Amino acid sequence: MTNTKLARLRNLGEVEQLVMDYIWTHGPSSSEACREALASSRPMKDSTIRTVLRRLEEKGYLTHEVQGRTFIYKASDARQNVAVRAVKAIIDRFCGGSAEQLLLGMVDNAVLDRKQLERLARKIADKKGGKP
Amino acid sequence: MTNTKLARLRNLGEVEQLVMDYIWTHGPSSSEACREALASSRPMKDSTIRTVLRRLEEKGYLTHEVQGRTFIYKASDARQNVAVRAVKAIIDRFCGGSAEQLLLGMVDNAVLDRKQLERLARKIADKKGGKP
DNA sequence: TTGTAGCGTTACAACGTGTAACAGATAAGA
DNA sequence: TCTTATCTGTTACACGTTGTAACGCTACAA
Repeated sequence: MTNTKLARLRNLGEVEQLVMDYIWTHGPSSSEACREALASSRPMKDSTIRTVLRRLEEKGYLTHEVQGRTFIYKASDARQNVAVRAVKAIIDRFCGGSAEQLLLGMVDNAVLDRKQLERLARKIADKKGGKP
Repeated sequence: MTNTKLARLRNLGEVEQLVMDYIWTHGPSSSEACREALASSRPMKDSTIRTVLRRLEEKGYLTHEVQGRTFIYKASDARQNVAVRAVKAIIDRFCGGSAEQLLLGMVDNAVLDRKQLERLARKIADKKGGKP
């Protein structure tokens, strides 16, 4: 069902996260594009960013295609899906697979605020009607 | 507001998770109690489990008090709160701090099912009334 | 033809995690 | 009191992950 690689996504390191954020935001990019974009906050040699990109691909976060002589890396999956899987992993580990307790905890901890909850409830209602 | 230590909780390793699960489930425990309980699935020398416990305390997951000569370790925070913080970290990292997108993603990915959503919606409604 | 842009390979240090030995202290029993 | 069984403190080490990078090879461009 779900990609085997993706099922075992490891956590991202700091730089890895930066790179993923860039690609998620800006779409398919070459290593040089990444390097230049991150240069101000995080200067890296070209071999460094390339190593990071290669490892992200090994981990299943990225794929690449060749354009001329250049590797263009793109995200294997949308940022949001990765987030959902990460949360799912937490649910499995901490909550025995059930999200309910966790969500109630989020409500209690004000991780979810009133407006969000209302909107979510509305979406839930839509879902209920839309996909019976 | 939130404990500084806890704010930077690292991920738990495999054994660390086992130990935390045991203590979360069984309450305050000595190293020997942990060792014996995990022995069948994960045999460890006593120095091993003690190292794990000490590190968990360093990480802020556990505290200990001395009973006689024995250290009794207990969880600093309930399992569920740790889960909520973990999810919050994901929200901050991937969703710019807003949980909404994530939750919608969870709905789309069937991480949340119909019944859970209904119950959650009801809880949300209660919350709305209870804490105006 | 020679420089250069871009990839492949290899390296290495710091850190995290699992695993454990050994030493020191102390309560309990002979 | 002397000995031993328990506990804790300290130190170590191997292996994987992550950040960082150098060097070298290939192919296109001037």
